[in-house]
Amino acid sequence: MPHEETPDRLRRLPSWLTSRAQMRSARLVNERLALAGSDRRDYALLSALDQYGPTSQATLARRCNIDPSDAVAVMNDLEARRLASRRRDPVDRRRNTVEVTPEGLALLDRLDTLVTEAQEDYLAPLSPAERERFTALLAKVVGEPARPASGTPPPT
Amino acid sequence: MPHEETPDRLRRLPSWLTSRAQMRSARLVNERLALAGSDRRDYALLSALDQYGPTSQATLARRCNIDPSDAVAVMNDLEARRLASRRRDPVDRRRNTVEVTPEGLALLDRLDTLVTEAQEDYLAPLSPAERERFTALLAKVVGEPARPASGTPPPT
DNA sequence: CGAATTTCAGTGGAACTGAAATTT
DNA sequence: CAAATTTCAGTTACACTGAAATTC
Repeated sequence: MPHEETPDRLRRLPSWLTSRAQMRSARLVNERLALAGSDRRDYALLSALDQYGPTSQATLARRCNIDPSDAVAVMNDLEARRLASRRRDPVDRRRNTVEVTPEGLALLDRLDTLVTEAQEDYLAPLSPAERERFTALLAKVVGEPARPASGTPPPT
Repeated sequence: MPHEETPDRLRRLPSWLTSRAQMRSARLVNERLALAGSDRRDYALLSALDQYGPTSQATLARRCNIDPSDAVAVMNDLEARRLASRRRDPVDRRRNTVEVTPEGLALLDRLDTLVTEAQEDYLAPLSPAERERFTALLAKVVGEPARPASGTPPPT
């Protein structure tokens, strides 16, 4: 018997299942990203830098839902690995303007592949249609607009 | 602007969304359970004890997906609060037979209510039909059989 | 013997808190 | 002055590892 029976109370409890799902997906993603010496926060920060260009560290953290205090350490690491650079913003000298380097972009490409593979593993139990549906429902639960909003912002 | 824009790479990434969902649900559940001086692991253990009756600590931990080492501390706490009792199993003296007390059952009732309320909050963005679908998909992703297995009885 | 159980001691990633220094 | 930014120091919740002692 490989598995013990999960109590009924937990087996159908959304928050419990979400927690299990998170452990599973985090493990799969981390394992993959570790192959490139990176982790989920590296990926998030590089993604934001790639998409939006040079940004202050605080906005960067806000976009990636990382605590600004934690962003410091992640950025220290990215900078030490020459994947991003920081310089004082001359117009507002409280800010660090953060920029991704070519090496950072190259790594991001690699991480994209690894992350995609991890999603495959993660969603393996689901059919393609179910994956779509699952992702959409997750987005709705966490309040991410499912479709890129072009016109009107989603109602609060 | 209340929110910063999430990078596209993350906005539709199942593992990312799952992580966000988990943080949200864990926060909601913990806040509620804290009102009764408890947490998610207390709830899990009490649930298992209620459903399956006296069990060894190891099986208990396995059922709740808690590390056996961690179960020690949780059980110490439950026992100190008179919510469960431990005694050496006479037939296999390696084992602790764990049993829930009447106080434990009473608390479990209370926690049921709190947990249910937290699920309401958690799933508030979804319609009833979507909640069903979401829960079913989560269960499938983490490999929990959606329907209760009728065939083999649970081992001790 | 090997394997399971309980326990303890410690590690590690990650979210978070509080506060200081700087600048706007 | 109030607010924002960066940084550091510390805490907490939680999964996990390693190892010891006991027992089967």
